[in-house]
Amino acid sequence: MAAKRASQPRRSVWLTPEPTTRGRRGAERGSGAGHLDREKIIATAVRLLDEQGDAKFTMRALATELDVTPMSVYWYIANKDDLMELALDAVAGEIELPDPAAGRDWREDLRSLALAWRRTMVAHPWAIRSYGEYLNIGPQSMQFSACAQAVIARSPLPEAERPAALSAVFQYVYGFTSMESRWLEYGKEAGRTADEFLEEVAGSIAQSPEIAAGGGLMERHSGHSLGEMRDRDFDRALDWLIAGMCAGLSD
Amino acid sequence: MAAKRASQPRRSVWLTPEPTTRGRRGAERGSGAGHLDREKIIATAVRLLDEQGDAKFTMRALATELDVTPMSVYWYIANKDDLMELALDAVAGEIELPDPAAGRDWREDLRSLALAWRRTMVAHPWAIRSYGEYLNIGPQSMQFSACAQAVIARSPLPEAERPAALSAVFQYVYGFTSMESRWLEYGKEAGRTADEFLEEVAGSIAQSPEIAAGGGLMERHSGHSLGEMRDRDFDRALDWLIAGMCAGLSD
DNA sequence: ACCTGAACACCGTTCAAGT
DNA sequence: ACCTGAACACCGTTCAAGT
Repeated sequence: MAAKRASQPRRSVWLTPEPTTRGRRGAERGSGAGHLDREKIIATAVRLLDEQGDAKFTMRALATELDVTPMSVYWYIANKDDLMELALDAVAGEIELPDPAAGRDWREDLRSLALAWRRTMVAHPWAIRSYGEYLNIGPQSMQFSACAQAVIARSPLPEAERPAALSAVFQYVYGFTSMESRWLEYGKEAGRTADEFLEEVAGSIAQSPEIAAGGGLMERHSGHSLGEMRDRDFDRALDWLIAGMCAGLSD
Repeated sequence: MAAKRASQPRRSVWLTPEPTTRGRRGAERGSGAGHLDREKIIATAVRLLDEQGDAKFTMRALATELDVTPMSVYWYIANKDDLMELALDAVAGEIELPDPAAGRDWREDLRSLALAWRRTMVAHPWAIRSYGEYLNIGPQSMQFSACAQAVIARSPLPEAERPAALSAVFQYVYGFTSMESRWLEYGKEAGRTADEFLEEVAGSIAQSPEIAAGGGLMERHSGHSLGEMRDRDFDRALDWLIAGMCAGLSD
């Protein structure tokens, strides 16, 4: 992906003037099964990506699923990169946003925003990879980031610090979630649970002469599943970050 | 990449029993130019990846660069995934590790470790994408992580907390660096500096009706370049994280 | 032991043509 | 306006063959 053809650097779908004429009437025409339109294509793409992973997601497979020739899709969507951006924004719309009227503490809202983002990304592991590749400035992504900005605006942080604070939180969440998804996928590929797979890798590493069983990495489950520990670690690091950025503030 | 063929899930190179016989003598044979060996292939791969990006990096291009038929490479390396893992571990070897004998504060060493990691990844933008895909358990990567563990072991954190603390730091660094690399690459692809490109995107977004110029994202340069601000934000977030995890400790 | 040539089973996408 | 068919220019990789 990502502009094999170096001649003309690809612009984000969201920065491309809308092709107005193309595929704009699917909705009005009645959603009789056979008909193609942008939304149906995107929804199908998301479903296939979820079911089979991005490695197996091809324009040809998508067309087959839509009962159509590969090139039909191109009437509605310019190229695969655009489609990925569209699909990504679609799942961004699934992120549960906290109700601003609920009057909760901003820290709580920030944490639940982070958790909602993580949940959605883990539910669509291909999405986080795409998130790293594209600009993520579609309407749903922008709504999410507007919500995050509204939350941080309720913090006692000086206005000039807020963007950096928000970036820090979501860079962390992105990093955490990337790793988490990858382990889950590795496990799935290997036909094991993530726990089993981690255990297996740790075992192989322990035998290697390079690292003298340096401790760490593993051997820290005492009754809790890896999943529970992941959740706890996620929360803890968020607390650290938030506590750190609030240190020395009046509130 | 990543196991298109779902039949047999790929194992990491590092978990594969070494093929001992293959390509093991390049060094002894004298490094006369024409000869192929594992190390030469890896070094050339890294160079091509650096020069042209991973999108253009193909086994065929690599073979051409090595003045050889595409299939020659396969005598030494099983497949492209393995090669990527090998290349990734090679650049991991470039990360500057702090001298443990220097007697610096553990926080300082942790920060410089994070910065060194970030620098190396930004110098090889393809590497951070690979880092998200593979297991990263090669010898050089393990040496890095052993060093990080040694640093955190000098902290006053209780032993049980250390792995989580280390994870949190490097998850953040990974997230930060992913975004940073991506912006730099976007700028390069568009033939602009990262600053110009960000400016351009921000301009386009501001015009969109979706987001009512929510503020944030931009308009926060006061004499400093974006690069300087990035560096400062990176340091700040690390400080927050470290301060947060040390809060309530005796030291 | 090492390297080649030809081929296979794919990709995304262009382009001219159909209805 | 919408969809198709054939083709192009690629991929990674297998397999049998050369030296």
